[in-house]
Amino acid sequence: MYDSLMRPFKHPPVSDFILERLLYALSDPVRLEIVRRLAESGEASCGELDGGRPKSTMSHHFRILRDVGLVHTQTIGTTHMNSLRKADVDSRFPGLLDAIVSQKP
Amino acid sequence: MYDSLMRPFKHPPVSDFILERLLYALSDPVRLEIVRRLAESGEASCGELDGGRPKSTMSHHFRILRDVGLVHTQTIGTTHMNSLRKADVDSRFPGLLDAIVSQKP
DNA sequence: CCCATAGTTCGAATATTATCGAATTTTAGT
DNA sequence: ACTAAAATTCGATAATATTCGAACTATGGG
Repeated sequence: MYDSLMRPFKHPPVSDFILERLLYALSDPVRLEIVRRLAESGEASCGELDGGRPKSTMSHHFRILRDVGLVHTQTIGTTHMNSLRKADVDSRFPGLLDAIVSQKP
Repeated sequence: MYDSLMRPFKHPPVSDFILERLLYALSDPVRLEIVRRLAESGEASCGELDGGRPKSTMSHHFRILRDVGLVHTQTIGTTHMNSLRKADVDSRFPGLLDAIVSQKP
């Protein structure tokens, strides 16, 4: 009764991570930007990362990032705090995240 | 009059490579498998890499891989020989290809 | 209790993609 | 020339995604 209240989001276990799905999630410019921002800032709410885009659009992208295992979301008050599951991704796919996020535009 | 006959394919210059588009190209299981096979075998014809799939389907996937700059195709006789543009990809996105291709399933 | 805030969910329109058969092209061999 | 081989292009279909407004949910503050 703690989890269901504090974490209404499904976060897949590391063993369920699928490389192709991570790559797909990162192939969208909006989502890649989200991941980049999270990589440098540590964590951020949904609202901090929309670039003027509608909330429903952002919610959609965050869900995809969560579903593939890239992002962890926790509810804090009325805001949803997002962070990169870097250690998890690194353990399953060593070096992948850095190799992608560190690339220059 | 050499290029147009021997290379009917458009291969984008390195400066046109776009990270998101590479990731997208690699997010398809069929295409990722193609790239993996090319990475280890060096080069292969289209026919060698279909897994019983129709040629038109494979042709579609090869075109996407070419369009984003991952694969180079040259005509040799009646066959099209494909190879990874590893050096080109590495020069634009250092470490990216290895970090993806080397991941275990 | 009411209200504002933050974000999700729903629904629908639009767009993109994957797949594959059929027809076409190109090249090589006879 | 004719034919076979290899692969592309075309066309259609089915599946999936993106986007966004509108309605909804949950939380915290006054």
